[in-house]
This record gives sequence, structure tokens and C-alpha cells, in this order.
Amino acid sequence: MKPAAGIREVAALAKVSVGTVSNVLNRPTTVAPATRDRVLAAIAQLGFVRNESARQLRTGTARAIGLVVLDVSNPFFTDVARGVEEVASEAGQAVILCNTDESVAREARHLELLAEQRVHSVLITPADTSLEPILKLRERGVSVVLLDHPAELADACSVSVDDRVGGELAINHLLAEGHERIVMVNGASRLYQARERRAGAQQAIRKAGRSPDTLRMIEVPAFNVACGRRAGEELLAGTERPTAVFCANDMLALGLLQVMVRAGLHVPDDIAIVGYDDIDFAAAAAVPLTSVRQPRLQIGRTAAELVIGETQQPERHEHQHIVFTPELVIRESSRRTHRR
Amino acid sequence: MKPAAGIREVAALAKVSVGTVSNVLNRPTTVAPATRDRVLAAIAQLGFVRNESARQLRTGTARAIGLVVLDVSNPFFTDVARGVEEVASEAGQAVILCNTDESVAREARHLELLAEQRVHSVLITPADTSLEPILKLRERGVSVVLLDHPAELADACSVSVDDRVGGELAINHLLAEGHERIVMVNGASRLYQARERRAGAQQAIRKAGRSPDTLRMIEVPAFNVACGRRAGEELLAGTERPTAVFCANDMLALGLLQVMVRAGLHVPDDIAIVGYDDIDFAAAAAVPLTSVRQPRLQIGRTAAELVIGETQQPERHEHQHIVFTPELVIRESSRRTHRR
DNA sequence: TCGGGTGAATAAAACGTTTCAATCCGAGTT
DNA sequence: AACTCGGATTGAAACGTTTTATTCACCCGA
Repeated sequence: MKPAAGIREVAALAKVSVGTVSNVLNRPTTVAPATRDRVLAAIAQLGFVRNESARQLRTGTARAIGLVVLDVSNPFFTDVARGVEEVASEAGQAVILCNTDESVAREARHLELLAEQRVHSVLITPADTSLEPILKLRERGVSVVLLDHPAELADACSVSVDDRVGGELAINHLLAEGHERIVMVNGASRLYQARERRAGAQQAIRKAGRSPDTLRMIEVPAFNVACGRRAGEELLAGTERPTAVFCANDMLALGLLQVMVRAGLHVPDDIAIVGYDDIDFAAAAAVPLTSVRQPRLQIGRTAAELVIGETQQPERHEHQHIVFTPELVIRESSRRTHRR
Repeated sequence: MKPAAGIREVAALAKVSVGTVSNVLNRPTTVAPATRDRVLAAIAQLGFVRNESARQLRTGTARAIGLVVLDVSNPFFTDVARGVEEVASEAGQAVILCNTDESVAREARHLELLAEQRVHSVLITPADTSLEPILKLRERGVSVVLLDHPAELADACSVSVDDRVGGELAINHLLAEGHERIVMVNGASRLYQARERRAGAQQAIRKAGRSPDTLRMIEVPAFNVACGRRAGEELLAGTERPTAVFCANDMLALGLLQVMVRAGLHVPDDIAIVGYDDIDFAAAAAVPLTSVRQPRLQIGRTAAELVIGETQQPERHEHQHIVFTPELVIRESSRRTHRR
């Protein structure tokens, strides 16, 4: 195991200066074809691999963009990540994927790491209401795009989906199906999504002129399957079971659904369920899940495009706030049947 | 936006040499408490963030380990990743997650990138039978752990699950349930997992003394839901529908299940289905899926531990090949009912 | 008072690139 | 023949750390 050939060994072998080798690597057109070939041959022969740290040190910034999400286990986020990756790799950028599990502490750690790596931009779904750590990034000159979190104040772009409309869509649908005792199972209200979806839901109730207690709230610690199960058990144990449940994401909905089915309840006749995100598994669930669809890939692609635009032409960049509109996909878990 | 404070600015402000600042960062105990506090104060005041590239350049290797998987959308891999992340972060290592989508070209690109980053180790589920690109990594001094791919020859550790046994378990179960026309839906046989699971399945048939045409093979291009759907449609269209299907992973099984249910077939009475991996969504599927369980987190944790052990004590490290044993989890999708 | 230690701090060399000003050389132009 | 021009190549500085050998200041025991 030799000590790894560097640019100077290559230069020596090709009988050129290190500057020329660097040019072959970075501006191939400026070097004469003959020498270029000689250098490439030397590179191949020595198995030379550019040392990215050295390059970065010199140029000042990494060719990577950080993507910080709330939960990698949630297919919603892996789909977003896929979108990001697609456009990033076209632009020759690597993506560093970080998972916070909704923890502020983990988020801070990851942001610290990304700052040390000198990534030029960060796409992030904030784990907290306070955007303070993110603003700090901006101060350091990092481009930031907030995902799923319109940044009214922050000096950054944002890409989001109108969660308020999403919440409304879900509740309107349930009301139209004739439900009058609805429970909303929500994640930590420290998360923007949780708050907005709730606000949308409540707004729908108000607009429909129903009593506020038509809609009861349950807050669980995290947006995952386990918490969905827990919420389901809670509902089963309690008195006054609702006739419909709106879960603020599909992971919760799938967990809850599982509990209901196992308990022998019929979905949707005994209890209707609506989820949020429309991940692929929603359609394949025990009872195909009605869900509020978000354009997952599109979110990722757009965010990546914004940030790449910003870093490539910082001067003529204006921060944008892009808001997609969600769409209700009705499936069996909430569709009126004629059984009862 | 000032030009980002470096270690020398900190040193100047704290009235010490840069060496001392570096010591505060890396060997805090060796510096006197008073000066240490002074330096820390300066760091805080300037908002100094260590430049990881410079550190890396000097020390020669990154504090990161690369994790290369076949499909980030597959919860199996995100769970493995979670395991890796857990132990890596305990050891102060970052994880760079790369997705190949089973493509050899993408795998090569990612390995190239990781090499440029000078990661000290790579955990990888190879996208191809040939391990050649991986051996090249080893030559460069990178520690490698093969995931899900026992490395008989390669100069590397491996962590895997006995896929042959897994295949056998699945088929034995279906035979025991009385099935005599079984189809196995498999991914690209360029993947080790596909080959082994098939071998196990065939072995089970042989051992049971059944005719080889009890088991028919279908090979689809990739281990994902879409391909599972396609296989399902193919089966529906063909003559001689099997009474049971063994899918070589849960994504395939979920896709296939969806098609069957939509076509009005009853699972398991009209057609039984067995999956592989036992991802969380398997239990929540339209019909809870029988599946061959692999210890997903454990795989990730073990791999990370191996590689960290190797890099920390290269001299007294011996390559290990750890093989877990899979376990059949029987659920409704294959359980004999008394309906027919 | 003198050495000999010890613990703390320093100065300077390296790490492997990129970049930029400077040089070189041959072809055109006058 | 003298000049200019432009493309190709070069050499050296710089990027921000870590590290190692060295110096420094001080105390202790002889």
C-alpha cells in the first residue's frame, strides 16, 4: 500500500508541472491535446485520485449540499431526498443526508458538522419552531432552503406545501362523509407542519359552521408508526370512540390503522382514517389509505434547483417562497360504504 | 459576512499561538485551564468553526464512513443505515449515505466520490457480482465491509444473513401449507441476494423430494414496488396461476399483493404470498405479509463496529465474516384459512 | 547556587491542491 | 529582421489546520 500518488507524482511521470496537471483536471480545454493525453495516461497508471480536502481547502467551499430531514425512515423524506439527489448530481454536487429524528440536539450537531465541512448550502426541515440555528448558518454565508416551512422572515428561500389547505381538505372530506366525531392525531406542535395542519383542520370545522368539539386533538411525540399505534390504543381504550381519525402523516395513520384492524374494527365503517403525505405504502396498506398528497419528488427537485441557482449566481438571486398545493387522494379507508 | 474566522484570528484574540488553539481543540487537557478558557471565549466570540478540510488534509483521512446501499427507498436499508449511524456517531464518525439504485455505474461514481473524500472505510451492498471496484478500494487502504454479501475471497470483513436458509424457510413453509404450484419473483440475479435466495428455494424443493417444476422463476429488473406490480400483472395475465408466490423482498411482495387484491383475488386463499426482509410496512399491508426477517439494525450496528475496530487497531484486526440467521414470521398472507 | 525536571506554550514545517502572474515559443505582421 | 500576439506551460504562493521539536519559566532537591 503505497502512500497514494498525488498531483506532483503525476506531474513528474508526465513530465509537466503540477499546474498543468491541475489544468487537465479542471480546465481540460486549455491544455494541448498531446500533453493532456500524457497526463491522463499518468493519472491512470498511478491510479491517482484527487484529494478533495486539499481542493476544498484551496477553493474555500465544498461541492456538496447538506440535506437535513426529520426522519429518514419516512418514505416521504426519502422521496424528497431522491428529488434533491437527481438535480444535485446533474450539477456535480454531492448530497450529505442528515437525519434528526425530530431532535433539536441532533439537528444542531448535524448543522455543526455541515458547517465544518463548509458545504455551500443546506436544505432543511427544521426540527423546531425557532429558526435561530438556521439563521446562524446564513450569517456564515451558507445558502439555506427551508423545506416544508415557509420562511416569512428568514433570509432564505423556502419550498413548502400549503399544509393549511391540506388539513382543510382532509376534514372537509370527512365532514362530507357525514362524520361528526373526529379525532386528529398530530405530531409535536413544535413542528410547523403539525401546527399548520391543525390550523387547517380547525378552520374547516369553523367554515362548515360545526361545533369546535366536533374535532378533538391528540398530540403524540413523533410522526412515526409506533406513535400511531399508541394513539390507536388510546382511542380504543377511551370512551366515545370517534367515527373518523385524521392523522397528520401517513406513518401515524398506518400505525393507527394496524391497531384498529387488529382490534377487529372495520375501516372505514367503524372508523374512517385519513392520512397525510400519500407515501407509496399508503396505497398498499391493510385498507388503502385516503391521504393528502404532496409532490414529494418535486419538492426536492425545486429546493435543489433554488439552492444551486443561488450559489451559482449569488448577485442576481432573489429569495423565493414556493408553495405547492396539496391534493386529496380518496381511497377505501374513508370512502362511504353501504354496509352499515 | 466577514471572511470566516480561522484558527489564527482566534489565536490573536486570545493572545496565544495557533498551536495552543489547536491543542484546546484536540487535547484540551494539555493546556492550562486559564488559557483554555481564554481560547474558548475567543472561539465563541468569533463564532469560529473548525475547517474540516484543512484538518483532513493535514491528518490524511476523513472522520467519516461511507455507506453504499442499493435503494434508500427500501426501509430495509434505512433501518440498516440507522444502525450504522448509531454506532458511528458514538465513535464521532459521520456517515455518508450513497444510493446506487442497483446501478453499477452509479455505484462506481459514488465510490469515486468517497475515494476523493478520503473516507477511511466503506460499508457496501455491492450492485454487482464482480467485486473488482471494491477490491480497488482496499488497495488504496480503505477498510471495507461487505453488507449482505459474504466475501469469501475479498480481503475484507462481511456481515450478512444466510439468504440460502431464508429461501428455504420460505419455501418449506409454503410446501407445508400444501402448495404445489409456486412462483418465485426475484430481482436481478447479478445481485448476490437474488442468487442465494433462489438457491435456497430450489434446495428446499429438492430436499422435499418435489419435482423441480413445482417452483417457477420470474426475474424482474429491480427489487422495488413497481416491479412487484409488474410481476403481479404478468401472473394474472398468464395461464396456470400459481397458488403461492415467494417474493425475494418485501417491496416486490407489496407491489404484487396490491395487484392481486385489486384484481379481486383473496390472499391467501386464492394466492398466498411470502416476502423477505420483514420491513415494518409488511405487517401493515393490505394482508399482513408473511416474511423472512433479517436483523436490520443489528446488521448495520455490527458492520459499523467491525469497521471502526479495524480502523482503530489495524494491526491486530482480523477480517471476520459474520452471518446472521433469518427467521420466518408467519402472518395472514400465507396462513391456511378454512374458507375454501 | 546550580542542575535537572516538569508542564505549558511556541514556531515552523508540512499536507495536496488551485490559481495567477510570469515565461516561453512559434507564427503572423510590418 | 524586428515586433507583436496568443496559446501553452510553468513556478510559487496560498488555503487553515495539525504536529513535532524546541523554548520557556518555574520549582525542587542537592
